Amino acid sequence: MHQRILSDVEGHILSGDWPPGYRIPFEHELTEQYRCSRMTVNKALTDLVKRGLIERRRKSGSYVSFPQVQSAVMEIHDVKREVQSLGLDYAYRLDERSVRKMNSGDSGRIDLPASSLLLDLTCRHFAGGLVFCLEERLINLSAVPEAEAESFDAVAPGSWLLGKVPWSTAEHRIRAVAASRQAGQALGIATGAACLVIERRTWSGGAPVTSVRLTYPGDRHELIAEFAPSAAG
Amino acid sequence: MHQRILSDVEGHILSGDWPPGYRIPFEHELTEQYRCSRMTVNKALTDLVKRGLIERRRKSGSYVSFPQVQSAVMEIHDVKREVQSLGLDYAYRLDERSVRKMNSGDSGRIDLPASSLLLDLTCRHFAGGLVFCLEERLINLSAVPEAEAESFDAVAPGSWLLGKVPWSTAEHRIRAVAASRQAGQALGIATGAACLVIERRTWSGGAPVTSVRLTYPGDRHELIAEFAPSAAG
DNA sequence: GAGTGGTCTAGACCACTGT
DNA sequence: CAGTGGTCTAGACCACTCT
Repeated sequence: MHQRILSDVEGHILSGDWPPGYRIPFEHELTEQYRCSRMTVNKALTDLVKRGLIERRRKSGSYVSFPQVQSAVMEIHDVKREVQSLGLDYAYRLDERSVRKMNSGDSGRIDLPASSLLLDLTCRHFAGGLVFCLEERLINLSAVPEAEAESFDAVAPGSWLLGKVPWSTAEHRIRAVAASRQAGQALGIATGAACLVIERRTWSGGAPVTSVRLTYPGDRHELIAEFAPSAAG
Repeated sequence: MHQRILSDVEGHILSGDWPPGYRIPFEHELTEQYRCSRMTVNKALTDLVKRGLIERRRKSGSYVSFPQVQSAVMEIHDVKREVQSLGLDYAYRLDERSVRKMNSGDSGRIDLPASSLLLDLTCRHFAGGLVFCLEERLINLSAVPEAEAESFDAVAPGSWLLGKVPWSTAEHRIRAVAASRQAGQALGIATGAACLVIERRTWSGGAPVTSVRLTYPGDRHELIAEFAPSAAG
C-alpha cells in the first residue's frame, strides 16, 4: 500500500505534473485519499525524502525538490566478479610482494603513523588473455595481521580481504592519468597512454585497512553509474 | 530512539563484533532490550537493510551481510556549483551553437529517431582563469522546444536545463581518453594528454532529453565517491 | 505447526514554524 | 496559536519458511 502511494507521487513528479516547488497534498489529505493510516502515508513520504524527490517542512507541507545534485550510485565490484560478469576468462598474477615500513611516499596513500608495518603488493588481473588492470595495494598489517602469512600467489588481495574484514567505509577517487613507463609495461600499452585510475581507501572501525590503486587501460574500460530516483530505496 | 537502535547495531557490525553471517537479535528481543514497540525496532532494521548492512529472512532472523559489492554514492554537481564550491572564480563561454537534424554520428550518443531535431552546443567552463572542462551537448528539441529560443550566450545549458526539466533519470559513463586535437586546443593541453570524460545521458518521463560529454584535463580533476554505510538513509 | 519478518491501524504526544 | 511533520505505541493480521 505505501508502495502504491510512493509510486503515485513519484509518477506525478517525474512526469512534470508536479513541478519542483509544488506543494504535494498534506499527509492527512493522502490518508483520506487512500483510506489508510497516517503511518502508511508517512512511510511513503519519508522514503521520497531519502530519494531526494521531496523536501518536508513543519507547519508548511511537503514540496517537490529542485534537482541540483545528481547523486549517482556506482557499483564497484570485486575485479574477479567484474571480469566474470563480462563473460570473460579471468586470470590473476602476483608480480611483487614485500613487507616493509611506512615511508614518506606512502603518506598520501594511507594514513598511518610513521614506521607502521605494511604489506606492499603489485599484481595484475587478466580478462580474456589481455591485461585488465594493474593493482597496487598497501595493507595495514596492524589491522590485518593474518595478511602477512598469506602469499597471495593464487588469490587476489581484494577477494581475500572481503572475507576477512567485517565491514568497512571507503573513499574512491577517480581520475585520468598518463601511463607511467612501469604502468605501461605492466599493461602492455604505450607510456603516456590515457589510463583510468581508481583509488580506494578502506577503513574498518575507524582504522585504515587498505589502500588500492587500480589502473585500467583507458580505451578498454568504462565505469557506469546509474542515477534513477525510482530504483533507490 | 530508532536512531539509537540503528547506530548501536551498526556499531556492532562495523567494529567486527558481529561478523558477516552473524544472526542479530530478533525484533522481539530488541523491543525488550530497548523497551520500545516493534514498529520502532522494525524501522531501524529496515533502514539497515536499505544500507546493505543486514539481510532478513522470515522465520529465520536477521543476519549481517557479506559485503561483496562496493556501492558508492557519487555526487555529480552542476559544473558551476562544483567550481564555486572549490572557492574558484567561475566563467562560462559558448563556442558553438547549431540547430540540426540527427545524423549517424549521434546515434551512439542519444537514442532518437533519425532526422529528429537537435540543438548541438559546444562550450567551456573556466575555473580561476584556467579551462576547467569542455562541454559537448545535444538537446532533444522535441522534448525541450524552449531551448531553441535560448541563446546560451550567458547561461550554461546544464544550469538552464536543471530549471526546466522536472526530474530525470540519468546514466553516467566515466572513462579516460587521450585528448583529440580539438579537445586539446579547447582545453589548452597537448594532443594525446590523458583526460577524464564523463558522459551523462538524461531522460524525463521515458524520453531522451539531453546527452552531454564533459572532458576534464586528467591531471586537474578528480571524481570523489564516498561509500559510508553510516552516511546513507 | 510455530516463529519470523512485513505491513497496517488508530490514536497519541511533541517540536517546530509560520501567521 | 494552529497546523504541520516526526515519532512512538500496542495490537493485529498475514505470508512465508523452516522444522
